[in-house]
Amino acid sequence: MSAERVAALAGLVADRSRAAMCLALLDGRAWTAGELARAAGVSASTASEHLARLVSGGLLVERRQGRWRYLRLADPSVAGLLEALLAHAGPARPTGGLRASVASAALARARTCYDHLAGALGVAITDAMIASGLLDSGPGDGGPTPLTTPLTGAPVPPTGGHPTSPTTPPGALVLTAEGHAWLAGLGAVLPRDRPAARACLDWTERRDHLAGSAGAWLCAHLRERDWVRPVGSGRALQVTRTGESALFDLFGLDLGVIGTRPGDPRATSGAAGRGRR
DNA sequence: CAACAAGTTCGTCCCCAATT
DNA sequence: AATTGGGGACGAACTTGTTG
Repeated sequence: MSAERVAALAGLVADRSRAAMCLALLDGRAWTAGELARAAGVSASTASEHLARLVSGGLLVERRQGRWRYLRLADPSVAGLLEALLAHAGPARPTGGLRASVASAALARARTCYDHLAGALGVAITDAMIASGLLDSGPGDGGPTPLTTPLTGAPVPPTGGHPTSPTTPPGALVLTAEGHAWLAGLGAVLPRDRPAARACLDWTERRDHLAGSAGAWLCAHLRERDWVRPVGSGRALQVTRTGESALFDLFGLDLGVIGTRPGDPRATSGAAGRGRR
């Protein structure tokens, strides 16, 4: 019975401690049980019980190494599920003062979502790739609609002006032949056992960003080249100076306007799709 | 081999919602 | 209002692995 499976799955993340552990694992790294216990603010014994349920429920996988038990998200689709839940949960209200507010803003600008890029940067790169014909979004939009922003109730504008294909379903992302060639030209070798492109709903931008093996490769590529760097120990990323010019050359991204909200006058000066070729 | 650290199991308590 | 049951939390005791 699929309803029972959905209820069981939802029940797994319908607990504050288990949700905190899953969100911590969104950085794509493997965490020990003790680290996850501290992240969730519970004792080791409590964490052990929660983690056993998450593993048996298929959300997490574990690997024992010596006396350590390493846990990570079972696969990228779990990360997508969590990001989608975050998107529907609405923006967090920072309660920790200025420091928490700054951290929240950094997370919204650029971050990792499991193994790919997210936040305003991830969405801007996705938009640029669609505008350049490297990605094909479905007819009309790049994500589930209609969505509204919890802050204003205003509908989220669709990913406008993108070339669309009648063969690509709404809300899907497909790497075009040109996209495959472009990535190969950058040295990418994408694995065959995973979709090259997949749409992942961004919880801060309320729009899709690129996941799948192409998204993972791009994220790794940017990090290898030191175009983006982790900020602190969390998921937030910072674009380096060389990264700024590289992203402009690759995607035509002007980082001065990334992270602005739709409707913000600063967002109208062309954040995507200008200078790639 | 003892001391230590990480993780698990078990018993117990607490809270909350449903039932009587 | 009292009872019951489920779920989550914790501490103590234990197991397993590492280190000196």
